[in-house]
Amino acid sequence: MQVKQLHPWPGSVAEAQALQDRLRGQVELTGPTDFRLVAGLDVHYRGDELTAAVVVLDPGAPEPVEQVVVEGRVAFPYVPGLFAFRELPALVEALERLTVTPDLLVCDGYGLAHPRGFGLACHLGVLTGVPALGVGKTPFVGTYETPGPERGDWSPIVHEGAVVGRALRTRPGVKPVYVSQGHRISLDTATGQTLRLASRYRLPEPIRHADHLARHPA
DNA sequence: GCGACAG
DNA sequence: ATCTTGTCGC
Repeated sequence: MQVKQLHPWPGSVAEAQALQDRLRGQVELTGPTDFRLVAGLDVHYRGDELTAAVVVLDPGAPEPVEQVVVEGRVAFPYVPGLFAFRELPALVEALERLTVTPDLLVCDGYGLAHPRGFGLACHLGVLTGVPALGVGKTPFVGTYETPGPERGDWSPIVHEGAVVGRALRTRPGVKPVYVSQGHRISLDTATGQTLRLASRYRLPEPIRHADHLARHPA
């Protein structure tokens, strides 16, 4: 698929933050409500080396539509809030190698629920123009009440007075996941898709597939 | 000022 | 993220 050219690479924390502040203005918080091809993205680390995996699913179909694995190196030190810069080059390359264009990107991490409102899911969404959402496994920014115990129960994540995401229970009695908008998607739709894609396990199927592929490359 | 902080 | 065993439960 076509991906916008990767911007000049930031050489410092300040440059990376400035880039996020600039790109944040391009995020759109509304978009389609139905999606056919859904891509899951994840990265596996081994020291400074990494493996990025993208798996495209057609929910309901027994087999993935397409899978891509890219080997690379960590592209930025780990700084909370700048996490995206570590794996962006490898993920972008993997997306470029796809022969199909997904209708939705399901990212492992956060989107709007981020210190500057521009997490990995926003970044990938803006670079591709494709609707994107982020699913985090642990809390990051903001405060929230523990959601009810049933699948589908959720509570808003509030950061600096604004709702930036939701703590969502995808499995009864299992700790929630943290959903936020990436690009071209509403919070209701992001929540609905996360729930739809995580019917059997806590995490959405596309992310589970990508995680497995990144750990055990074919 | 100090601690906490997606993966 | 990663270093790491067994164990409880569906």
